[in-house]
Amino acid sequence: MSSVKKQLFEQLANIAQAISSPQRLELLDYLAQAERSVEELSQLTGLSLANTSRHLQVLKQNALVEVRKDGNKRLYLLAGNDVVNLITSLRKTAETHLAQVEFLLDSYLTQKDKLDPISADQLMEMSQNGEVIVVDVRPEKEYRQGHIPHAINIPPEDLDRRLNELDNSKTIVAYCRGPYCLFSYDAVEALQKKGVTAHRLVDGFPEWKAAGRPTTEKSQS
Amino acid sequence: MSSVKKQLFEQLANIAQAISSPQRLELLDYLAQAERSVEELSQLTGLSLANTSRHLQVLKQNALVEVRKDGNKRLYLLAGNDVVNLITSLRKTAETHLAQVEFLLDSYLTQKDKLDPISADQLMEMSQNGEVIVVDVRPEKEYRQGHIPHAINIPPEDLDRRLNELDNSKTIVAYCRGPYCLFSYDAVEALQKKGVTAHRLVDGFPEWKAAGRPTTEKSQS
DNA sequence: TAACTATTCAATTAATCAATTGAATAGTTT
DNA sequence: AAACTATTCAATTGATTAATTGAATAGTTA
Repeated sequence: MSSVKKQLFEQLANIAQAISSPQRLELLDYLAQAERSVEELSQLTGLSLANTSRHLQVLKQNALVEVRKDGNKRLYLLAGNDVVNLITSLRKTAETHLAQVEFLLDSYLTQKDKLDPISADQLMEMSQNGEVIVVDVRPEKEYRQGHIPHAINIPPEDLDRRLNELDNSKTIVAYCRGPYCLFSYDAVEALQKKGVTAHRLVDGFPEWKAAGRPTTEKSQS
Repeated sequence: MSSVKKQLFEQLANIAQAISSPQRLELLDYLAQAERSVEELSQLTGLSLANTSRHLQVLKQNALVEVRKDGNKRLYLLAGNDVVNLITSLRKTAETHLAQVEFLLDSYLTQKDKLDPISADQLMEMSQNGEVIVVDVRPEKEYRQGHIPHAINIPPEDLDRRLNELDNSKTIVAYCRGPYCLFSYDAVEALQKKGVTAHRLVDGFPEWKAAGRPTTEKSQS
């Protein structure tokens, strides 16, 4: 193989190496929802500060994340939506071929995946018809940094209290961080128990955004 | 993070680890075109037989390739089109963010990328109008195992001799193994020098196929 | 059955990766 | 300027990966 082609494969291998660590995948998952500081990421993941910083350097050197300064804080963010697409491809390959993944998903989402999830295309159509209430069940910080237009934010810790506020005559669609996030499952299950027509969106917000669909940072009020 | 989610990330990380080696990426590139034996792959890549086998075990354990027996030969093949999509995502991320990749591509494809490449969608449309001749410039073995319907096979070693055979009144589109493959560049350049309207397809055959577009194994005659 | 072809496995060595600990750096606050 | 907050870096240790070499395994052929 030509020297140049070999070097191109080495570059691709470097990126794959950067995401070959479960810890770095988790960091990317959190950064897909919102930009965050090293300290915050350390707390979310349970990694030491030094180790969190080390992993972020690896991601930065391979151009998967960028960093901006805010006072003495460094805020990390994804380098682009293509990084979301890369992780999505990785997840789809794992789900398609690895029995262990299927097994884990079955134990993780017991009975839950049978909640009539709807696709992003379906939601786009329903939204245009005005027949749906969209609920973002991620933490408020993530909601504020970007969400589906007109979505209402009900963070996980407020689920029990605030689901009663919703207009029961409309169909409700809840979405979350991504396919492995349980918050939207919990919300839909609770709503269905109250007799409300509710569904969960298949994708998380990052996948919705990476597909070029409309997003906003405007508050709902 | 919950134990199950952590295990899911570990599984994704295992797949990323499997493609974090330039040698395994090269093996996957060859397997994207056609199923091949260990011996053939060893010759194509220059790796020792034992090392080739070792790398294939890693790919197989992470469900990126499958193997079938043909006499005493083991023929390896890609596990699915999603593997092609994964490598495509990897390549796009690298091309988008890594300056080194841009630099390598510039030196590798000097002046060549300015050959008015056309997209798969454009080719689909032109094919339906019957106004185009499609040329597959991969080796015959790869052509035989799958190609775009009606495509003519002109392997790299026959380019100089057989380009004269083509109907000069039609537009010619050449495609190859993928974006890093030079054969289609060479073909288009040679044809344009003869005054023929020729383009190269942006994607390689594996990307075309992975997108669900029509393919066949039928010979052209 | 022996010889051959094709491939995998095990042991070894060298290189690389991951986490910890302590030191160093940089911006902000008092 | 000192103290504080936030973050990165270097050295060290242990674990993992990659390639080679030789042995072992499996199917086919004579």
